Amino acid sequence: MEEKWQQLTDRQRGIFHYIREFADERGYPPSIREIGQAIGISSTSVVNYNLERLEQHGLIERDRRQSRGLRISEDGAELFPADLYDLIKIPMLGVIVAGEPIPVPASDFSLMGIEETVELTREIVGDPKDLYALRVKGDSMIDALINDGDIVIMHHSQRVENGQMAAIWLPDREETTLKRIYWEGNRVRLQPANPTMSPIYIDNPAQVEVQGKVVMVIRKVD
Amino acid sequence: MEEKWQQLTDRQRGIFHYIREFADERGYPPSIREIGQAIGISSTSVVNYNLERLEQHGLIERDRRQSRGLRISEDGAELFPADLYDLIKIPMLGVIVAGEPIPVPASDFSLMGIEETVELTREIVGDPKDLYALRVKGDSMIDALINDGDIVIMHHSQRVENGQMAAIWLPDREETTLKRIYWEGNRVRLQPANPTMSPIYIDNPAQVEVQGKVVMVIRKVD
DNA sequence: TATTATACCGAACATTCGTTCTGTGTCAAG
DNA sequence: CTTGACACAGAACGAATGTTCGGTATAATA
Repeated sequence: MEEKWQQLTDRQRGIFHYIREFADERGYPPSIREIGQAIGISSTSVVNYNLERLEQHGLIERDRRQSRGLRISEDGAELFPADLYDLIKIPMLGVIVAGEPIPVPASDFSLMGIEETVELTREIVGDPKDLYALRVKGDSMIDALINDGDIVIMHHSQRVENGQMAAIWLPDREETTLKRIYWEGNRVRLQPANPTMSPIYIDNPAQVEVQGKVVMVIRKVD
Repeated sequence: MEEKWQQLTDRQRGIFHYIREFADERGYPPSIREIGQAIGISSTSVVNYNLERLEQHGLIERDRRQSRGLRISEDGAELFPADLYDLIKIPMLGVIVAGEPIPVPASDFSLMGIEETVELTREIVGDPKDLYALRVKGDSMIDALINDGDIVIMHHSQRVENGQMAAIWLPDREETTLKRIYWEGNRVRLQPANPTMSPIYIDNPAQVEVQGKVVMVIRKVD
């Protein structure tokens, strides 16, 4: 999808963005002349020409001979989903098991090639940047109040502030845990979310690998 | 909001629905003549007249002198949110505490007068009918893997199938719990979600009041 | 060099579209 | 009975809109 975007001229990109913003604000698409005036094109035929290009690339769809017979296609909408809707697609990158390291998200994070996603609203997710989802497998994280089958929304960040819940890989134990982490001088305290359980103390901070921050836990019952 | 809907004529309701469906399908609003043809009105002025009524009631907004200068207003969109978007508004009806009964959802369930809502996608919520949300207060439900501050999505249903997780009010203990419920002959087994914990047995089924079915648990961390 | 594809301009044209105006019929209030 | 508000019909008008056509400039290609 992104290759298509690269092939466009600046004008075509501008027109595409203008259509999106116009339709978002006003509830209906712009006319050819409105596009021309906004982009700075005097001739309606040139706008029409570029709209045909956008249509050929599959970014928009047109109903000819209908005024404002224009819409952003599904492909076009997915190019910048956060702008248009309040819906965030979070890629489901795999499962999280106690005995295995957490799959590291790809750096470019382009949603390409990922079949499964979790859609949440921006309202409850907040900033959607660098988020990914993992499905919990096994009962080993009950001390974090997380059960088999739960979905954990993670934020891919190396630094975790004191007291935040993080996914932690302990190399010497070969174990992944979800715990609140506290840096206490030269030792690390890993506090279970369950207040009735006791913390773990790691004396060598090098033995703690933070894999990401836990942002949300979702459990579907039945 | 609903009163306004009652005040409309059948034609105006039909026009409103037609605009919604047309815009949803085609990506742009219908023209006056298209509306007329669909509803069965020969005169454009009559369509225009009814559009003015819809505008006066705040269900649509218009940009005069612009072709297809029409949009469903926010009020209008909220009248049938499930049709248009994949977004479900779930009313937050209150808090759930161990020592108090669960607030009973209003029977008409019209979202009116409820300030706070949780918005989720239909994808993860499924059928949005009779759903409501409660905020968990206190640590008393840790045995259900539910923590202070979690949000529980409930389904308002009297009957709960065997093995489903439900919110249960125990009159003799004056206590609310979230447990999987099993009807075993003439006694009831309440099984904590935490598999390491033991079930509770209630010998008198009349001592069990099912308040609703737990559909989902959401935990926002930090 | 000639050719082709791409991107663009300006103007003319036909259609679509919203508006306006003159009426008609109904029904409840005065 | 008259009046006025409401819902509607048909026709005409002008503005908004999409389409088409002839023409220009540039760059890559044969």
